[in-house]
Amino acid sequence: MFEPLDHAPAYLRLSEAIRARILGRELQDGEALPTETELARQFAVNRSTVREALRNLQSAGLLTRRGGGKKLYVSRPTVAAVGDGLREALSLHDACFADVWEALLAVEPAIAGAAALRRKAGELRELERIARAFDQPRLPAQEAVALVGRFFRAVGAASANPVFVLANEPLVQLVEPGLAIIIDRLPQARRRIAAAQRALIEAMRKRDRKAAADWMRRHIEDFRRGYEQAGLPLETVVGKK
Amino acid sequence: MFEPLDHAPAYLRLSEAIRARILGRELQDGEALPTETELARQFAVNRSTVREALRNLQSAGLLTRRGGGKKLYVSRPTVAAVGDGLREALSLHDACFADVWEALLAVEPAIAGAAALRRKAGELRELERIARAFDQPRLPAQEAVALVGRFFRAVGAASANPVFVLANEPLVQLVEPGLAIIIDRLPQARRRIAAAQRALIEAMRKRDRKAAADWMRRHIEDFRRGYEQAGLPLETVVGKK
DNA sequence: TGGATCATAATTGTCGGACAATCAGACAAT
DNA sequence: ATTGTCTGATTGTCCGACAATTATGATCCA
Repeated sequence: MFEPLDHAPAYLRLSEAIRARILGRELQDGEALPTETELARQFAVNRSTVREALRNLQSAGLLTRRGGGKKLYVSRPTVAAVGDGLREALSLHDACFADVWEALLAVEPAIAGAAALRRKAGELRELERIARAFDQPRLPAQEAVALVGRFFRAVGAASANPVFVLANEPLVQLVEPGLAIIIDRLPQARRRIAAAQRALIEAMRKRDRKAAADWMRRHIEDFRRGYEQAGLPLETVVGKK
Repeated sequence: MFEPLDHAPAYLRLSEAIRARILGRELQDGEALPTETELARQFAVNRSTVREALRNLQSAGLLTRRGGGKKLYVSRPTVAAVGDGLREALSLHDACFADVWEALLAVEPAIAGAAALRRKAGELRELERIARAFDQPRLPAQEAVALVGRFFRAVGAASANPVFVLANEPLVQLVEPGLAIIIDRLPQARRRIAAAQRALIEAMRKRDRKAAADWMRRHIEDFRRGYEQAGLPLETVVGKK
């Protein structure tokens, strides 16, 4: 019958006010925020209250500090930060490897297809560099995993679609630990990954959307087989640290 | 020779400490946090510092207050909260309708397919309820849009995959404003949506993965056509408020 | 003029204490 | 069983303070 009254504390209303200005582009990316004292004056609240509001926006990635400086700058949330948050959320929601894999299978071929259509010459070269680095003999497992991650991220970047880039990040993050185990335990894993990377690069060179998507699908399916062959259960909850 | 000292401010180290305990499941979902004064005592910092740390975790959705109460409880980030953050991030990264649509086309058919395989009887009935409500004559546009959103979310829930549920949310959020305009301007829009919903429900009833995915793909493609026919540019940056 | 150096002012991080509002729980009254 | 009242605990907000660090502007040197 009645709605609850608006009891939002000042620090929340304050952070919402600033958030709205950022989202409304009134505060541009890169712009410096006034000092805490000045904000306290303008909003007519105490500096402690301002600081609580700022912490709020800071953890959302809307405000950042630049290299040791004092000033806060308006910023867009970085892909890595958003990815971290998503990874946390998925982990707490008990997403298991099978869940992540199902999403990978849906998303990555589409990303690869889009990248094949829109990749620029430099992005293709970057992929080739990563693939070459991966194909070195006696590469430590840890570096190999990192390179696979970089490869996926580079494909994401080449898709030129911010939605794909952002969706890509947590999936890659979540998959890396499992990948590390696979690369350790399965001798043929590296060869297969290298082959998939070569095929993907070739498809993207020819701007062949379908081939890129197909190879990526095979790559992802391969990954699942590797996961099973390495003796890892598909129900492993991901993202635990 | 020497590593830089850890100069992270206390409120950050504090929130990281609590965050780690939550992610490590030492603090269980639903558990109540000690009072601010008690935290200040345990960590040997001032209460103001504690409060800044708490704001940090609160905005990440790892701590929430329960209906007007004072105590903070450990919680997993809600789907809606994560979706909000993603929507903000995408908006600030200038994601346009075409970008979102491309992601929808990749993800939604997969979600529908998974839902067809795993949906429970109750979830199917929920979908039928939503579809029936949508198919009413003279339904206000706003409610119609909300029902479409509910339909997509219900399909996501039926997929029983937390990754899909989380990925679904921001996409639905971002698409709703455009949908509102389409439903307003195109007389045939409602009929086509209703038909797609019926077909999807039928496919899910028969647990026909392929049919569900196909119908969803057509549904999404239809949506893009509607967007263009309604005279909206595909380059519209989404999520602005 | 341009650049390096340095003193000074401004700003952040943290602290301590204070107080009103209000929430939870116990208890009494209807 | 609901309503009213009391008490203590807790949060939201304020004030003032100070050390450490950074930004700013003046000064000096080439």
